[in-house]
This record gives sequence, C-alpha cells and structure tokens, in this order.
Amino acid sequence: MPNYHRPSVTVDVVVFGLDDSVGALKVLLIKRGRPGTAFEGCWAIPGGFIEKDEDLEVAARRELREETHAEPSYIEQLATFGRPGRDPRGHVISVAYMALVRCDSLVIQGDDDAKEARWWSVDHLPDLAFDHAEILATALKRLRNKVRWQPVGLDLLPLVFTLSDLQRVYETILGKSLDKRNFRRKVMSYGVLVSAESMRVGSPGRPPSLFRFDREAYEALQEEGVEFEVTA
Amino acid sequence: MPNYHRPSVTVDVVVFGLDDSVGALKVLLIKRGRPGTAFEGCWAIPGGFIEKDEDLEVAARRELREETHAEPSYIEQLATFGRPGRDPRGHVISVAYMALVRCDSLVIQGDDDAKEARWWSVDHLPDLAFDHAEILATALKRLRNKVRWQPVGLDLLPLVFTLSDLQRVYETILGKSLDKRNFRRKVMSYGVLVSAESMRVGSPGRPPSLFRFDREAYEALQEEGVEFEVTA
DNA sequence: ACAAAAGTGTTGGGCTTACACCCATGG
DNA sequence: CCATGGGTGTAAGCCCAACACTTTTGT
Repeated sequence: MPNYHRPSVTVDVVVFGLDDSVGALKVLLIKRGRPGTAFEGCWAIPGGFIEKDEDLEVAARRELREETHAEPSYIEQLATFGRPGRDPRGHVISVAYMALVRCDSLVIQGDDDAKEARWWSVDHLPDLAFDHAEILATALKRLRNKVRWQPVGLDLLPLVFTLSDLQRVYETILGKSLDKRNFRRKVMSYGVLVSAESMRVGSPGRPPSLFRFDREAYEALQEEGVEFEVTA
Repeated sequence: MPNYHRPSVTVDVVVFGLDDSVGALKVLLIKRGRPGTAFEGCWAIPGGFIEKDEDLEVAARRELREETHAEPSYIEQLATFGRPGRDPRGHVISVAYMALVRCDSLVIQGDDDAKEARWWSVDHLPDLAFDHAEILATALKRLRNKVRWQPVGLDLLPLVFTLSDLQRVYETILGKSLDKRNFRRKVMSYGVLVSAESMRVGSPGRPPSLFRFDREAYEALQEEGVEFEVTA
C-alpha cells in the first residue's frame, strides 16, 4: 500500500443506563488515570486505540470491558469524529458508539491501574476530556430520537418489570411525563409484552403485575419501527 | 503519543442524484483507473485517503471534487466501515458520507488521469470494489428513511420545479406511487413552497405552475422534522 | 382508616385515506 | 378535436388526546 498519512484511530463508547429506581438516565464515565497522559484526572467516555486488523465494534466492546467491565446488551455505531485539534496529541480519529445496559447488570468497577469508573446522571455531568461533551450530546440526541421509532426497554430494564417501570423509562429518556392510560394502551397494542406470573410485593400501594418482553415480537417490532409518540 | 497501531483512513462519498426527467434515482460512481491499484477497472464509490490533520467532511468534499468535479448541495456522515479484510491492501478504515446533488448541476467529468465517472441507476448497478456494495446499500436505506422525516427536495431539484416534479422525487426514492391530491395537500400544508411567477411551457398538457422553496421555512422544517408518510 | 401506587373507558376532534372529474395547452 | 399532463373537494373512519375514579395493598 502506498505510503499515505496514517492517523491514529480510537473507539469511544457512550454507555447509557438507568438507575435502580429507573428515575434518572445515567452515563458511564471513566477517570483518566495514567499520569502523564492527556487530560489526566479528567472524566471521559471509555474507549481507546484500535488494534491491528481489529473490527471496530469488537474494539469498542473490548475497550469497554477493559475499562469498566461492562457488557452492554445493545451497541450501535454513532458517528466518527475527526476534527483537527480534537486531540492535543495529534491526528486522532474517534469512532463513537452508543450502548445500553440493563439496570440489573450495573456492576461496574474501574480498571486495575487506579482508573475509576462511575455513573453520572446526564443532567449533572462533569467537564469532559477532548471533544467528549460533543460526542455525548450526539449520543443523547440519538437516544432520544431512537426511542420514538424503536423499542428500547428490553436493553434497559431487568428481565421482569412493571408497566410503570417501562413508562418511567420513556419519561426519563424523553424528559417529559406521559399519560398513564394512553401509554398502557399503546404499549399493550404492540403485543411485545407477556405477563410474568409473579407479583412484586413489599412496596407500598397496590402490587403491580409484572411483565417480560416477548423477544421475537420485540425484534420484529425493532425491524419494522414503532412510531412511539405519547402525549404529555 | 505512544506508538499505537495506525490504520489507513479513507473517506468515501455516496452521491445521489435524480436524472433529468426526475424518473430514476442515480448514484455517482468512478472507474478505478490507475493500473496496479487494487480493483483496477472496477467501479467504486468516489473517495480516497485523508490527509494529515484534515477534517473528515473536508476530505470527503475534496476527494469528490478531485474525482468527479461534483459539489454536493448536501452532505452528511453515514457510517464508518472497518471490518478486517475489507481492503486487500491492509487495515483500511473508511468513513462513508452520503451526499445529494441537484439535477441541474449534474455536469460530471472524470479525473484527468483516465478515470471515468458516471451516473448509475440504483437498480442497475455494476459490481463494486471493496465492500462498496454494502456501503451503498446502507446509504440507500438511510436516504429512504431520511425522506420520511426530513424534507429533501431542495437538494435534489432545480431551483424552480413543479409539484409533479416534487412528487416524482418522493415516488422515485420511496419506490412507490403516491396519491396526487393527498400529496399536494400535505406538501402545501408545510408552507415551504412559494409560487414562482413563471410557467413552464413547451410540454404537452396544461402548463404547470412553478414553485421554489422558501429557504427559511425549509430549514426550520428540517430541524423540527416532517413526518412525511403519504399513501400509495 | 389512610396513604400510596396500580389499574381501568369513553368521547370529541383532527388527520388520513380513498376516490373521479374538469382544465388548459400543444399538436 | 384529441391527447397529455395539471389541477381540484369531500366524506368516512381511525387514531390520538384528554380526562377522574376505583382497587389493592402496607402501615
């Protein structure tokens, strides 16, 4: 191959999750640890350099695993960022991914070498390294859009959940409250929910009935699109 | 910067246009000319290697200009392709763009050095180099999707056009025919069209009235989204 | 008995669809 | 005068949005 200029290439992964109470949308960030590296001590989206002949998505999952031990249940390519000057170290192009993880697999820990990883609420973020604020904003926009035409609950909720949980997912992501009756009617009409026998107990109020997703119907819906726009 | 592996990075641009009669959706392809290069003589999406510290979109526009003299009126990043083995020459990552050009600026010519450039109808494509068939398929899918929630006529039609022209754009891209009355009602309701005084003459049938886009209203609509789904 | 969350139906309005005929010009 | 494409209106049905009270449990 002719001797063309070769930039460095990284993959970065914006991981979204919901907190236990499904009350807030969170992003997984790492604290840049290694002394002497760029943006030392700054918070950043997890990611790193791709290896020789490594597939991009594979690299994204690898970096995520190495830095946070997270295994996302969904991942998609977001966009590629290559503005000159975005990395003070030189010409670095970043292929960004967006990922979702389930509430019940939020067991996150940092890397061995002093790197810290934790969840941040999307509306109280720290300053971010590089152009990561821009990347994150892009991811958030994408998620808010995606939610309107593809189902998204399966990748964010535990296996078994209540309709109120699901409604809270949408309210949290869209940042507005939805009408309970209209929400339920609409969700049920898609036929992707099957009732789980058990009932949740112990909480105040009438015990809710539990559901799980019908995986096949869910994936069919994912293909064809949803048109999910529910009223305030 | 530490000595990480560096792949080569290319940008490739899938350019869509409509033919004069607005009757077919076309893609601009180039014939790979230089002897001794990979896929010599094969048709391919225009593109090439990025230069040092060059912005990705700038590189995309530059390659397009160099290879086809086309200046798209719209361009957006599509996706990045990095599957190992996609380029026989080694580890090459391609950032793909999708672009639209207006009918009346279709003056295309190949590069100086024997490279040929021409339009191909999207449903009669030649074999393509690398994974360009996959990239093109992705672009086509994106365009067909985009059309449903963003206006697209401004970037494909000449400055002045008829409602029938516009309808044909949608029919061509979506690949299905639409109801004339419903189409007109819907389009007019967006308030992005202003009537151009003149009338087209010379063709058989009643002379149509001409319109142009109200740029401001158009761009506002582009922001907020359109919800454009018209019936067969 | 009270607080807390779950669950449940109906109605009006607006938008979408389906559909067929006349109009203005060129040849 | 005829062929060609341009232009126009209406009625039926569906889906969406708005809205308030009853049920079931824990304390």
